[in-house]
Amino acid sequence: MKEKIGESLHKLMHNYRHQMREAASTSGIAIPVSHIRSLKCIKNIKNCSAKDISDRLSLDKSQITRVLKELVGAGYVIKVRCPDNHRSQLLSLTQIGSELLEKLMMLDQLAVEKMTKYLTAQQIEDFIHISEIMVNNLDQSPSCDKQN
Amino acid sequence: MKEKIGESLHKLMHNYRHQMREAASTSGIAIPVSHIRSLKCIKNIKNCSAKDISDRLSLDKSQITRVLKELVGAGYVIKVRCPDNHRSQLLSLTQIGSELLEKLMMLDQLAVEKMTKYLTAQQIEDFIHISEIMVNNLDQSPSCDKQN
DNA sequence: GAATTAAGTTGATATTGTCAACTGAGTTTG
DNA sequence: CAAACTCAGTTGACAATATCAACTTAATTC
Repeated sequence: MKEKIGESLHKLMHNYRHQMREAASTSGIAIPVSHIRSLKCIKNIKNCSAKDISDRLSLDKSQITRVLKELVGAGYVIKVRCPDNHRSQLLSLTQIGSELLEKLMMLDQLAVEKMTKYLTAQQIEDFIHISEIMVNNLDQSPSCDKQN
Repeated sequence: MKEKIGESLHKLMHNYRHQMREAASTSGIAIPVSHIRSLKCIKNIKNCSAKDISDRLSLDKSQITRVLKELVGAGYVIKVRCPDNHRSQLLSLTQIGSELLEKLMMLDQLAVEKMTKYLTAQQIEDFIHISEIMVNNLDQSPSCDKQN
């Protein structure tokens, strides 16, 4: 049984991403998933920096730099120098960035609704809980590479 | 609660793939995950063709073509024309292909063991079951694009 | 003030995913 | 039978995601 878990995850992930992409594009929005995830971070994290996004999403710093460059270029996000720490920079959504994210989050919600059809609230909660346990299990890497 | 599901999945997937890649590379094996998944298909599907892999993994045909080209080039897989249908071609593992897959599956098992630490058999089973329900929920695409 | 650390940037490259056009072999059908 | 069609696979092009290393600049530590 256990050995099916890998393939189940791959397939689920593939379908979920596909659903998101499709929902966005049929709504006339063309934006990669990583951009959406970054926007959410900026909304949810107080005084969000690039580092915060990279930590939260476990993505490479360089990837975030590039995502942000596009989001700033498209006018969805602005960077301001952090007054108390000039090494980092504060990110915030612009008006149109907020509006975009609002729409995207509605689409995400629809995708999740569709995905969780036939499932009870309890099952969903359990599923997320187990996911988090597994994430933690894998996070404790034997080599100490948690400090970047 | 529900809205956390997307991020949970992304993170879990990211960590799982990372674990696999790392395990393989520390064992001196350098091979992409998609190659491993394809090898498993060839082992598990009787008279496996490229199309079968593409269906099983929900991956694009072209991606499979390229994966197979590398696997054949590396001597892990051989293609033979299907005797009763010259449109398709049968795939099978070579000796070294089987040996490689054997090692990889052991590593995968270790990754799964690590990932499922602290979880009961029941929890794992539930998790997989719920994954499959979600995959199916998303599979029934509104537009009829299931026939390729 | 030199060495170190932290945040971010840039360049290079690998892997994964998607789409469209194409070939070549089989099937259908008028 | 021959044209039209279907199916499996291939190729090209490109977008998106991931990884790594070298680098800049600002802050901290010693």
